[in-house]
Amino acid sequence: MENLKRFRQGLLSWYKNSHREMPWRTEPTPYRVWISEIMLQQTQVTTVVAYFLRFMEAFPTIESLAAATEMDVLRAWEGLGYYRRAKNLHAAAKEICRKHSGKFPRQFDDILALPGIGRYTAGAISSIAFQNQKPILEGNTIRLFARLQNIQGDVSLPATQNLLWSFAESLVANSRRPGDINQALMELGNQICTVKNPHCISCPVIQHCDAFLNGDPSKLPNKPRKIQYESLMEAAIVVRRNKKTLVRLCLPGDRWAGLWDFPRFSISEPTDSMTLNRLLQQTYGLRARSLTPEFRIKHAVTRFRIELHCFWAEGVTGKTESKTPVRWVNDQQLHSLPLSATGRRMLEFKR
DNA sequence: AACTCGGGGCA
DNA sequence: TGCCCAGAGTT
Repeated sequence: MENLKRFRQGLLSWYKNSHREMPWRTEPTPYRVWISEIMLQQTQVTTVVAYFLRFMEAFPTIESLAAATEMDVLRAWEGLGYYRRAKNLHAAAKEICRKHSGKFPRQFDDILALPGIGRYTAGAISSIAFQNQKPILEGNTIRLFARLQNIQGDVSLPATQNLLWSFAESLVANSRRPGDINQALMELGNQICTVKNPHCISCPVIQHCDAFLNGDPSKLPNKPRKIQYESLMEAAIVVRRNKKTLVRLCLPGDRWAGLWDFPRFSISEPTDSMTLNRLLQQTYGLRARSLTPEFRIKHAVTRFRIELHCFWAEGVTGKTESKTPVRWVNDQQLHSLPLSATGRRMLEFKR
């Protein structure tokens, strides 16, 4: 117990001097903390900051978010990835207006019940915005705790997870500053207890670290994983006619569901314009006088590394027909539609 | 328990 | 090129 007190003290005094400034930290209202936590899921802080500021400007309150269209929310989210987060965020805002009179719920169980909020996020919001003594567990703290406790077991196993959650709970139990403790733990994991080459010499809780004293922190956590990438080739066409551009809606189940994209085809080898024109004809009922290969974009999504061959179509004729939803949009509409990140990048390349 | 969902940072 | 990032929801 005396040990715990020293741990917290060392942690918090380090945090006080070493934490990074973040917009949601300067004004941690429940709404702002909520938005930040959703954006931060599987996404680095530096990436989130700009999105957060823009999002707060577009949707300053829960009510304004609930009143927006899903398309506008997705447009604000464009480029962040994991677009289901934006849809759940939107749904949760509506739910808060309906069930909680537009006021973000204070009870942990009510927070946890909102779509897109799991145990981590509920704990983070609860502790940071409401000073409830709720634990958190995520990438940084899993690594930190595995080292502090010298846990050898696979951290993805439920048994190990229970152990880690219990430890997380013990760190905030009966604390006056659970939110700061949780944020300090993550900050420590990010800055000091890093994946590679942890900076143990600068660690404020080194004397509490079982792995440092009796093992090897750099060998933890044990997380047997096997990401195998598959290489794909795709062709995308920007089809213009009468100053309008053809876009299609990505359907539930395929990539970027709910976002808009340009006509896109899976190809097995670099494609000539004739083959591509045939695909364009078959799928959209259109033919192009010329299909010009403009550039190639390499990008990775989840398990796939994709080489995207981008084409521009000119002299387009035919009647638009498609089994999936398509629209011809002018440039202003194109700007306001949520596109995939690579879709948006294609437009910038052309410019 | 395994899969899916984006995109970018970093060694 | 592989691993990771303030995970959640579905199968």
